[in-house]
Amino acid sequence: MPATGQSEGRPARSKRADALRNQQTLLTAAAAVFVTSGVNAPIREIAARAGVGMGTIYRHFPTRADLVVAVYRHQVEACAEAGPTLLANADSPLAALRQWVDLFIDFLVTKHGLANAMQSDSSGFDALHTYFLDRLVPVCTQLLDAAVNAGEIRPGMHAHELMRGIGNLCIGHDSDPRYDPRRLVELLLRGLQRPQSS
Amino acid sequence: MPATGQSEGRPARSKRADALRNQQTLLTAAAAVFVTSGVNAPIREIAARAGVGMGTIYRHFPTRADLVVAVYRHQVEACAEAGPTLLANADSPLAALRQWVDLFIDFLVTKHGLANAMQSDSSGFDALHTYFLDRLVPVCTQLLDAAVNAGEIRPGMHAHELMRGIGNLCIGHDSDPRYDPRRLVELLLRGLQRPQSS
DNA sequence: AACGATACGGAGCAATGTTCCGCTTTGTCA
DNA sequence: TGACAAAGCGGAACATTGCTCCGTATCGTT
Repeated sequence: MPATGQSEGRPARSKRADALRNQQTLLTAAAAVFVTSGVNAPIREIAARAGVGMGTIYRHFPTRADLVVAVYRHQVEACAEAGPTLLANADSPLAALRQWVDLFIDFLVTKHGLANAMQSDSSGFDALHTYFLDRLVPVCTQLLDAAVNAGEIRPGMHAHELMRGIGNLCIGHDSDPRYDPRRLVELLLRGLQRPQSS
Repeated sequence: MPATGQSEGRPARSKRADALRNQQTLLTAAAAVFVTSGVNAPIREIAARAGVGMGTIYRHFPTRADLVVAVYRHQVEACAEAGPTLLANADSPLAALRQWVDLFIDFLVTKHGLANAMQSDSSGFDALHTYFLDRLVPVCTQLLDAAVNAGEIRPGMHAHELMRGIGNLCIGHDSDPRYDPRRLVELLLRGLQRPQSS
């Protein structure tokens, strides 16, 4: 047996348009549901949110882990792409940074859930984590630099450090309903601001 | 309101004998089931194994986490107490160490499961983890020292290091049925052995 | 022995996971 | 364009599991 299947140059007749659409819809819907109900949200709920049947989900993502991983990658991508856009449209670099961090926090919910969904397959998880850093650190750096150059925040904070800090603040997100990571992150950012000239 | 309830010096009429018995039975049964089916084993299964009804489990341990934590402490205790006993009864210190490590691995299944069951409450988990180290490192050290003194293994290995290594080998235990941590740990121990005088 | 407190068991209900198959949509080819 | 096969969809139906509730059994005390 030479090589593995799937080769055979054949285009394999690319997927149908509706299937592709559904896949996107599902990723978005799942991401949203994960934020509100955690990564263990009932499949039914995700299906309802996406407006599709459960069978559809199972066809695209046979396993919950599959779905979570897919959402994860999707989110990393979205987060990465959002950076420049926010920077271009926001009132100020700091405002852009704030908005980006907000997206980032949503994303962390998935990320942390992923760690559980993948409990054990640590090698696979590490791979995703590397991808995550490679992709997002530059974006975050760019936002930070812009804010520094605009004189809005003090220099010296590294993106990696900031992201790590935010990530840690978001641990334990669903154990205590009174624990609100966003509030704490807000404090963090405020602490980063350069003292206003009164 | 002075202090919190529960005080009132009263013995509060200690638990009934059968309740105590059942609690022990449950801890043992749950530990066994955790090893074979993981910490997410159906409550029914544990109840059946223990020969009690599900209601009994829920009365003693309202939450799955409660049960896992209880088993965890129970296991730490058992592991700690087993050390000296094994040392006294085994053919050689190294044999004792082997047997102890075997118990330890069983225990790790619970421990790793616990980390998930407690996902989020990291402070509570840290407390248990400290307890775990405080209690077991001395025992492991004693076993190691004995084997070193008997000339069976080479010196220089710290208990903490060994336990950590074994712990890491046991990660990913249930992702791949072909992955057998015990086999790898066995290799580790073999590597620790002092080369036999041929 | 009698009685109140405590604990037990497991049927039953609700929530969720997963499968399966008839129906719909899509893409292709004449 | 019309027809047809393949691909995909939806959601009912079944399977599994969590959790509660209450009649019954057991225990400890008087």
